[in-house]
Parts: sequence; C-alpha cells; structure tokens
Amino acid sequence: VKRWIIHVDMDAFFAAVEQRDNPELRGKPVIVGGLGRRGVVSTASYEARKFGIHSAMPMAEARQLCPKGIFLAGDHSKYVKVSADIQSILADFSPAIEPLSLDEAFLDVSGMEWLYPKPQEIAVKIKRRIKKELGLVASAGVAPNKFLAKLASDYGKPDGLVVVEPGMEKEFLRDKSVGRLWGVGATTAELLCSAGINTIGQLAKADRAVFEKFFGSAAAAMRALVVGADDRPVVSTHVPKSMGNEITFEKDLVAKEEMEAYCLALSQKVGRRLRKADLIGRTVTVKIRLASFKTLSRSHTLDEATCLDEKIYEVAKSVVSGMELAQGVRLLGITVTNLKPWMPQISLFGESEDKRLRMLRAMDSLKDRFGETAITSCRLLGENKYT
DNA sequence: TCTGGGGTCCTAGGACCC
DNA sequence: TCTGGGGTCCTAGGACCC
Repeated sequence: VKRWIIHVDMDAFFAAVEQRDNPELRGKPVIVGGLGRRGVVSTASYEARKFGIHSAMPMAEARQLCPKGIFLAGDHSKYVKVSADIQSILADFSPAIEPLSLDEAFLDVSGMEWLYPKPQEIAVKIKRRIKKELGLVASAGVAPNKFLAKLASDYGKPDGLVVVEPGMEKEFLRDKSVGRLWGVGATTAELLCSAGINTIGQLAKADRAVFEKFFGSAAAAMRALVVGADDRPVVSTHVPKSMGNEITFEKDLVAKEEMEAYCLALSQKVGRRLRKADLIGRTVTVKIRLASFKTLSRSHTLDEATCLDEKIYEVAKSVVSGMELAQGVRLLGITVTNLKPWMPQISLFGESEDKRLRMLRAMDSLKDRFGETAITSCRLLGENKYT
C-alpha cells in the first residue's frame, strides 16, 4: 500500500506576492510584517534573508540589520485570494488536498501511475503552472508520507523539487537536526541537545527509555517518525476547534475601561467570524499578556452555545473586570471554543435572541458590501479608535 | 532588538456523577 | 464513619506550528 504525497510550499510567499505586483520591489530586500512599535517579521524576501532577517524576528531588529530594506504591512486579503488561486491549481491534480496555511498544502497523489508514471512529474507540472499562471515560485517535496514530503520541500528551497524514494528514508533523515521533527520545537530540541542528541540519526539509535523520557505519550509515534514512518492521512475536510482574535497594544493598557472597550471590539470580530462560518460556541476564553510577558488565560463555559457579540462580550467583560492586574496589559485576546455547527433551520436561541441574530447578520452583510465603517454600534460611536 | 496573530494538541488537578 | 474507583467535563498553562 504505497503512497505518494506531495508537499507544496511557496517561497517567501507574502514578500513574493508584493514583488510580483510591484516590479520596483524585485531584487530588493522586502520585509512584510507589523510596522508598529511591537511588530514582528512575517515574511522576508530572499534578498532580505541575506541580511539575517527571518520570520518572527522583531521589526526593530530587522530595521537595524537592513536599514535600506523595504518594509511593508502586507495585505492579508490579497494573500487569501492568491492562496485560493494556488488551491485551484492543486485541485487539478488531486482531490485529496490538505492546506496547512495560506502558502502550503499536502496532496495525496497515490494511484495516479496510469496518468503520471512518476509522482515528481506532477510536482513539476504544479510548479510550472504556479510560475506561469501566478508568477510565483513554489518548492515541492515528493515522498511516501507527509513528514518526509514536508522536509523534502524545505530541503530544496527556493524553487526546489526534492524526491525521497522509498528505501531512502533513513539516509535522508540521518543528518537533519532533531528540531525538524514534527512536534520538536525549541524547548525539546534544547533538552535533546543537552543530552548529546543533535541529529535525527542520533535519536534513531537511542533506546525506548530515551523516547519515553523526552516524548511521554508521543514516544511511539516519535520512534516511527525518526525512521521515516508516518501513516497520517491527507485530510481535506477541516472542522475548526476554536476561533479567536487578539491584539497587542502599542502601549500597555492600564485602565480597565479601555480594556473593556477592546473586549467589545474583539467580541464583535469573533462573533462575526463565527456567524460567517455558521458556528456557535460555548466556551469564551480571555487571554491577557502582562507587561512582563507573563500570559494568563481565564475561561468560562456557557450553558448554551452562542455566536452573539454581546454574549461573548458579557463573559469577557466580567472576566476582565474581576481580575486584579498589578501590571500593564500588552495583549488582549478573546477566543471561543467548544464549537459546533449552527443549524439555520432550527432556532437554538430564544425569540429575542433570534431577532438579535437576524439584526447582527444584516449588519454583517452591510459591512461586507459597504466596508467595515459602514455601520457601528452606538456603544462604539466616538470610540472607534478601538475597532 | 524586547518578543504578532492565527491556530492545534496535551497535561494535570478538581468537580461532579454513578 | 472517615472512605472507592471510573468516566467526563471544566479550567489553566504550555509546547508547538505557520
């Protein structure tokens, strides 16, 4: 039961889209990310990477490294559209597509030998079409499973196409660092390093007890992964488990009233997204990051699931007002979990809440048609600096 | 150079029920 | 009279991913 999985990953996606759409940016260091005081780098073009700039780096640091760089806020809705264009190209090659983010996806292309004797022919065609039709460069990895395909696409970047043939798994993995393993991040990699384990090859030689110690319940899966075994299927249907929005302030907040105003704006954002997705949720979680960077979360589970702004806000507000905060607040977030589909046929709310839902949906559609500023609640009038 | 915003999954303690 | 054990839900925190 041999599988062939392709992982397609766009090169420097956001920066590449900006360079595509503005020829003056081509060949130059372009950095897309937050432009505010506390912004971080989202994507750096390859020209910018030469200066040592990379994703998640604070913008201030990036500016130090490359003062002449071109710094852009980026345009998320544009990237969503380009992502859809990429997906529709992928859909011409297999119905089994699993997007991982806007710029990468897995494809299961097993059993297509009658059309393409070799799976890399599919990857070549995909790369060619993305280049020709979208003017963008993608890297691809072709392998018997997801883990290897993802590693392979990364290995050839940029403009790469790397195939891992069955039987070559261990050799391909041997010298890769343990941090490349799925689920091994900075914390675990550091622990492994301290134990003298730096490469996947070294980890593969370790005995069972070592895996138990470092990975606990994931030990068995990890032992499979280090020898290149991974039977996770490509799953094309995704059911969201949570939906949330958060904001980091330019200056830390101290006043509770200000925090509550942001709670309202965030609740409205989350509520609208829930309604758009036809979802309702029972648990509201408020996330607060203090000036010290210590992060707190407080959640409350309702009796009935909701997608109404004011229900979410009510919980968020009471949580925030009840907290004793000895420090300024640098981040505030609201997330709704415990989600389930909202059935338009059945009224899940009382009559007045159904009415309120119809009102909110009408406002949603006005905003869709005329823009976010088309309509605002009285509560926010005069305070729209928060939205 | 002080550290974004969108998520997923896991753990562990306590409440609560039978 | 001084004490069980399993299952499930809720909550808080943390690692990890792009």
